[in-house]
Amino acid sequence: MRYTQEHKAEIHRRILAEASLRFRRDGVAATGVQTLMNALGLTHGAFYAHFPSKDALVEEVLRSGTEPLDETVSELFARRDALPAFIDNYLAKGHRDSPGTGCPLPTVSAELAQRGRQSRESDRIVRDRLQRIEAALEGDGAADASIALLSTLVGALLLSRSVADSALSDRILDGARRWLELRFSS
Amino acid sequence: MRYTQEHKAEIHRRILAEASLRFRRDGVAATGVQTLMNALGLTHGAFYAHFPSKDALVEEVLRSGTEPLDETVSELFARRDALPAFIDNYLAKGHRDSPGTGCPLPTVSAELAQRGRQSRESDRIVRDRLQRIEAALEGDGAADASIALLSTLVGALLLSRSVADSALSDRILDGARRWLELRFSS
DNA sequence: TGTACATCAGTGAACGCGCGTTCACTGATGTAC
DNA sequence: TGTACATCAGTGAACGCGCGTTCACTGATGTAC
Repeated sequence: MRYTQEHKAEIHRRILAEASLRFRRDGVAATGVQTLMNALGLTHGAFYAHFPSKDALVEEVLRSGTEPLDETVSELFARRDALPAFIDNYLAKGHRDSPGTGCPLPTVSAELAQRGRQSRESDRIVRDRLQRIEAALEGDGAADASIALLSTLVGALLLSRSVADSALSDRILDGARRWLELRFSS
Repeated sequence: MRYTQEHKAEIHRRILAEASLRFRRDGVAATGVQTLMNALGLTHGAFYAHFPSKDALVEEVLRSGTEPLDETVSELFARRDALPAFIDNYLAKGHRDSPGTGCPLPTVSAELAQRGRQSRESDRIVRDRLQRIEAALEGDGAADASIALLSTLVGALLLSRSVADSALSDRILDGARRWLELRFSS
């Protein structure tokens, strides 16, 4: 069957959205082209009418952004109390428990790095986050501080997801948040 | 051919050591049983004379420790200036560039977490590191501070490995180290 | 001490499985006449 | 306006590949007699 250009663009968008979710939630390697397309009610062959390869999809997912997270990040930094809210949101248990809608750094970027397949898009995301945080800090040593803050957030989220004991996991999130808010709030 | 008990124990030990290196350097999923055994001059079938499954090997690798890193950690914390040396070592470019002999938290534990296969052994490693750091800090709020410090180290190492631009990667390590040493040294 | 047998680490072919990708084909719809 | 043809998103079988695991077999060495 032949479809309209709008239809094709819509399917392309839905593949991106589903992949963006699954890459973060299940991992890039664990997300098969077949499973991905089946989740959209299509067969795997149709995938190649939209993307030349799985690698190209990975690249475009990182380039196109990670909704709805990016909007949340922008909203947070548009407010006066940007930084405390950002820290609070990042280290929330909801973020830990829903990697599929969360930050791609401790998920997709980390996985690509482990496989030695760094993407320039990770650089872009890191630079963007560092820039926003540095602007919110606006003081001497803000560059180093923004690096330390982003590192703490990413590290704490990763560690909280790595441990099996949920009490320890909670302690990691809460401990990191208390410590950061002591240093970076008001 | 039949071998002595010592021979079998030696092969077992060599499988563990090689797997420990490769799991951290290449990832658990990317380390095949065949490749692993071939690296030791053996065929893949022999693997099952030493371990019931690959999962069992992963578990034992985490349980048996990650040489030579654990010795370095112990040595560092036995010294007076434990913490600064620990931070310096952790955020060294050599650590970033040699994941195979480095900390398993941003590599093996992170990978298992992404696949939803948390191991109790990650908890043990996290608790051990937190305890050592907390003991070195010995003050009010040392519990939260140790969590924040470990998170920053793990996060900065992960981010530095995730970006393609080596200048940005260096900036992350250096920035995090400067910021941490300002707060945690003397 | 010499001989027969048991042991078992290691071999290598084979198992089913899921992966990413290719490709001949389908058929509804857009376009040209 | 009606008819013929071109387009191309989507189908589903098939490709080679590497995975973890199984298994009949080998053969050097330890043990029992």
